[in-house]
Amino acid sequence: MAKEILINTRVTRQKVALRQAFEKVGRPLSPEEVWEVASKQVKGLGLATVYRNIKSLVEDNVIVPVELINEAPRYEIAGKGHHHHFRCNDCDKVFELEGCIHNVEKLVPRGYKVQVHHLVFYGSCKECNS
Amino acid sequence: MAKEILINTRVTRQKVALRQAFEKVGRPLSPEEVWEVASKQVKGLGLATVYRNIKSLVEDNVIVPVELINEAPRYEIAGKGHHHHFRCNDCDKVFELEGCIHNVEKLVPRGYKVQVHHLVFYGSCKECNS
DNA sequence: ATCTCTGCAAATGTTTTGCATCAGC
DNA sequence: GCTGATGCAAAACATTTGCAGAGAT
Repeated sequence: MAKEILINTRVTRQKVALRQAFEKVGRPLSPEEVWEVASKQVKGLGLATVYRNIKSLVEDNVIVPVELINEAPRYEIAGKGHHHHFRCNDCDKVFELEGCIHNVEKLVPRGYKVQVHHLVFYGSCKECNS
Repeated sequence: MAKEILINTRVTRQKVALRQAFEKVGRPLSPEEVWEVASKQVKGLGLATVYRNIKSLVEDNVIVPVELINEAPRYEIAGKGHHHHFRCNDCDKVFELEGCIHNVEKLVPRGYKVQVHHLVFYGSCKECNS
């Protein structure tokens, strides 16, 4: 059953500031990182509020968690279409890759229902490599 | 001698039990999960010991961390060859998938040197799905 | 006997929650 | 004015660390 009930949500300064922080910086940010950025706009912004709004923004699909291993969680603005990432082990930058592979889901046995998949490459980027 | 500094390590019941737990269960386990399994063999096993030994087993390349997004880490026995994972969003268990796709690396632009890649599927497993 | 490893408890770091108050609608 | 959202502090978790004593060699 999909939820049909409309839940009232309010547009608050802090939520706006957080969204803008993600948009402005343009790279995946940890909760504490957005907090620092958004705090410049909203004085006295509470960390708890950041966590609450991150959760809410993820549910609303405004931001998405980034698929990095064994690192503090990071989020980025959603709506960029299906894509994956390349992470440089030398300079620690994360790059977006376009497109995806056909038939990836063939790896999954019968009976398992796939909702999403994530693919990350780790290695050396163009600059660090040369 | 390759090793200049010889570090004494002892074969303890708890370390053996932990390794056997990973081998026996055969799917990625969180620290708490291994702890539950290994505790049956070693009564009174401390969680701190589990963490310490996980770290040591990772260094010895006996187990490897599994690539999950923004979650508590899980580990599995190393040396199984290249494979990927399926994570059930209902029961939170992680399963191993066999094989990989050809040409995955075609997604990566020229100039980038790939060392490894990780692919995870999220969805509903056979049991939760039926 | 030596010295590492263990279990416990306390410490740390991160995320969540309870509650009185503030502020969007 | 309702009532959801906020800020603060405390709570809840997950992981690490200090220490005295147990156990592997």
